[in-house]
Order: sequence, then C-alpha cells, then structure tokens
Amino acid sequence: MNPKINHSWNLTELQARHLQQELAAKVTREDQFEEIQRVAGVDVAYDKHSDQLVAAVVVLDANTLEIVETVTADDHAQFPYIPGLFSFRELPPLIKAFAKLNHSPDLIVCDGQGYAHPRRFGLACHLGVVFDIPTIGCGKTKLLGEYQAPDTKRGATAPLIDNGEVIGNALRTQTGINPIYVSIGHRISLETACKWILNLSPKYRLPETTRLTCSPLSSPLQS
DNA sequence: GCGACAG
DNA sequence: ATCTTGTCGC
Repeated sequence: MNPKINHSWNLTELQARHLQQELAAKVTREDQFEEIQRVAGVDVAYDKHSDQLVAAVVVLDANTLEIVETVTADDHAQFPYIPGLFSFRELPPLIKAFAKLNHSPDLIVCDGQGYAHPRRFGLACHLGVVFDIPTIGCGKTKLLGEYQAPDTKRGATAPLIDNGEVIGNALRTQTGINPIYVSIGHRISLETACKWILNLSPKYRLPETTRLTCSPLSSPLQS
C-alpha cells in the first residue's frame, strides 16, 4: 500500500506550513466510503537517545476485531517535533510501514489530531489525503480549542471549538475517564468518526497479563 | 511580551 | 514521546 500523492519530506518549517495549507484543500469532511471491512491502528514510538523512530500498523477485521496483519518500520527522525508540524516527523516511518502491508485497511485510526489543527490539517488529515483513504484523528491531549466538560458517562461528547468553529469532539470512551479528542481525518464525518471510536474502544482489550515489548533498535539489554 | 503547544 | 514519584479509587 503506497501513497497516491508523493511530495518531498525534506522541507523547511515554512515550506511545511505552506504544504499543509495546499493539501488542506483536499480534505473531505463527509462520509465517503463503502463497507469498512478492515480497520488499522497506527502509532510511532521514539528512542529519544538515538533519534530513531519505530512505526507500527495493526490491521484488524472490522467485525471481529481479530488481528489480520501487523507491520513495523524503523526510520531516522529527520524533522523535529514542532506542535502543528507533527506529521512531518511521524509520517515518513508510517509510510514505510504501510509499504510492507499486504492487507489494505478501509479506515485508519491515527494517534494525533486531524481537523483539530491550526491549519485544519493534522496528521490524520495528512495521512488520509496522501493515501486517499478514510482516517480519524484521535488525540489524548488537545492541540487547540475550548470545550465544556462532557457528561462523565461513556459515549458523552462535547464540541471542541476554535474561532467559533467546531473542529472536533471531546469524547469519553469510558465512564469517569478523561475524554479523548476526536476529529475528522479524511472522508469521514465527525459523527461517524465518534461512532467508530466508541465501537472500537471498549471491545478491544489486551489480556491483563500482556506486556507489549519492542525489539530494541540496538540491543543494550542483551549486551 | 507571555503563555500554550498533537507526540 | 519518555521518565519517575506520589496519590487516589475500587
């Protein structure tokens, strides 16, 4: 699975901001997809001492939530972490991981904001536009926007507002737990995005004893 | 100028 | 993101 749009990632901060403004015009904020058979979750881990990144993509069967395929890819960070320019740091390794994938997902859940971004083009939008696939932005903390605390029950939402515009939703995936920030990535409405996050969040649970481990980039513990 | 600031 | 210590709730 490879990008439909291939642009340079070797950009200056200013060029990156301009590219975001250009690509933001390609974002579709309505539901635009057929049946969702496979859903992918993506994440990137860091090694702050070696400046290495490891991207992971896990594809699940949308109905049973069984794991269909898992791929990882490591890469050298070539763009600093700058709030608002997050995708220029994390997308290169993620694209490398997607290139290894044999089962293309019909929807991707991202670990970063989508439309809830200063230029309305967070990582989820960038990934969605580049692959032209439905994506959902999902953040543990917000980049910007104000909101009233939603009811404490699972499923409760409150609009996240910036400059008078609803840019996403604060959504509680568990009763009594802090909300996460859901926003449109590409080709999906905010309402549908929240339904998917709710549908996925309570059902997929790792066994209590499971501990996720990552094969070390260099093997300090084995030397 | 000061504070905020996805991961 | 990663790291670490202290605290609260079931």
